[in-house]
Amino acid sequence: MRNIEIVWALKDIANYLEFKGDNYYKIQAYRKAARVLAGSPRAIREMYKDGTLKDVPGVGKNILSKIGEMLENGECSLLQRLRSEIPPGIIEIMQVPGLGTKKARLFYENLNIKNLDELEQAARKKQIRVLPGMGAKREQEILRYIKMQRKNTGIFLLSLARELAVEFMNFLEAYPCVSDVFAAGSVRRWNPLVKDLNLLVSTEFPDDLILDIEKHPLVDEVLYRDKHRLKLKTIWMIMLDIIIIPPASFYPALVKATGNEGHWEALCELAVRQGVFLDPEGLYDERGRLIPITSEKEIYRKIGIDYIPPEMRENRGEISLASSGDLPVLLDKKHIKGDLHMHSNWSDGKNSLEELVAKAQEKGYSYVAVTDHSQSLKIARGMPVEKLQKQIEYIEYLNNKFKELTILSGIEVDILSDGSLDYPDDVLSRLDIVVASVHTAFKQDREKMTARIISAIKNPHVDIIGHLTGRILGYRDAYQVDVDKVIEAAAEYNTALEINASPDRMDLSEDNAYRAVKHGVMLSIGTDAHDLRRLGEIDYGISVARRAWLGPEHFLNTMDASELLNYLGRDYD
DNA sequence: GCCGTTTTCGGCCCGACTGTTTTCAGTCG
Repeated sequence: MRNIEIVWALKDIANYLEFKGDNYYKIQAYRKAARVLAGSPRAIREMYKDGTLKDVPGVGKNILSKIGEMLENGECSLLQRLRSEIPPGIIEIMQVPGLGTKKARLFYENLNIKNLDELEQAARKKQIRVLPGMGAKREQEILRYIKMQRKNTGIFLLSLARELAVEFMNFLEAYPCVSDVFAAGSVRRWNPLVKDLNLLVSTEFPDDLILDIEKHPLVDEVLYRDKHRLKLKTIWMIMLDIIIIPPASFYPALVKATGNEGHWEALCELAVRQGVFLDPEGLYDERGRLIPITSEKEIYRKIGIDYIPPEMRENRGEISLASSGDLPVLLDKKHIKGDLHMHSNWSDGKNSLEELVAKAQEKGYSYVAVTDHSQSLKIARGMPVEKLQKQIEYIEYLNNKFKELTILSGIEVDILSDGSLDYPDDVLSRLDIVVASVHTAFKQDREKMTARIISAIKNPHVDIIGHLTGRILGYRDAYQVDVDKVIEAAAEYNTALEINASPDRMDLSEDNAYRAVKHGVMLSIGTDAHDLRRLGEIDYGISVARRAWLGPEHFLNTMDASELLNYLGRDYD
């Protein structure tokens, strides 16, 4: 079993126990273990084997033995029992925003509602509003959410698809007969949400390989099979399409499978104008002879244009730019000098400042901004002023100790519902960098929310607005906010907007990021990481920038520490 | 169920907001 499956199982146990009305702290213990393990950079299986799993905070004797059971038998008897006692659809009902255990039980006991379908029917028949504590408004909210869920059926977060891709790529690359494997399609273009995963495998010997792939433990069902293609349903519910390509036609096939349809068609037309012919099997000269191709770059060059990075292959004008040699230089990992949004165990993060710094150094950063939560966000252990002051002093101490990397004293300060900030100005002025974000009162109307955020933008101590729209992909829509007005204000007051790199946020969206830059707004990328593993999610933030055609000049993170502090109006010593 | 300037069981947990009420339970970040 992989980390993610163990984490899912622990969360499931917590959900079922919650529905049963079990002890609150027991439930929290399962949730905490799941959260900690989700952030683990190491394989749980390995830690179990070498005996270090018991040292993970939140993993005690009991949970350790449950995990052991899962690793050894592939399942956990407690979870199996819970699943047999409680209809699994109940858990989905508990996930509906505004509903929880109590409401799910209310529906189950009064109307025998066991899943979202039954809940939807009851809501349509106006049977929900008459239950105690419920009303017409709640009923509408339920229907709205179920509609959104239906729209998102079969759509997955890019991060999950990429994790699946890594599993199968590692598996396939271990075969000596396989010369290349690529994840293509929307996954390679870094679409934030994807429908399926296409893997292209280059090999001359597909037969045994196909039989072996079918036996992979993540495969749930074979939907289609022929000599060159395998369509699979995985146990993660993501559809996996494996296409076997002979090495000679691998790169044309990869180009075809990576770009969207419009991009491919435009390339084919362009090829004809250049006197060559492009199809998925190869590139041919005017006399129909196959031109040997050894890379994607070569294909683009042979049809007379510059190489187009996968993130741009959406047929949004990239081909004409590539024809005239005007493709922008895109932001790249190598440009990123630091991460500007992360949480430590001073608030709700899992790791100490020292651990974060060590990881950041490993990633080659020259600085990081530590931006823990501010005082009013109690659940996230938001820091009272005195604690913040201590953190500032401790960071100063660390900066003196570790000269190789600069730690910026930062904060993710709450924008309170009236637009004021969660610390007074004299406190904010002590910090190197201030990220201001909305974490409460999401349901304010558009006007109020917009004014609220703009008033934060106007505060001279605020450097960056964090996760501007609050969206959680596939779960929560953006709150009502006039993004254009916010962008205007950000430009006027020289406040940067964040691309929050968390794969379930990707907020700013690529469209908003593009618009902001066009209005002269600077951007930052922050992972919002709460543990070491998630520091790696900077890649998702970079992908938003690249899909928005943005280069290093638009980002705070590409400045070095002194340049950045100067830009932010802070002294550097 | 986990944890402990630990050894045995008590503490862990937070307050604003919402939609429902007409004083509050349930949900959420």
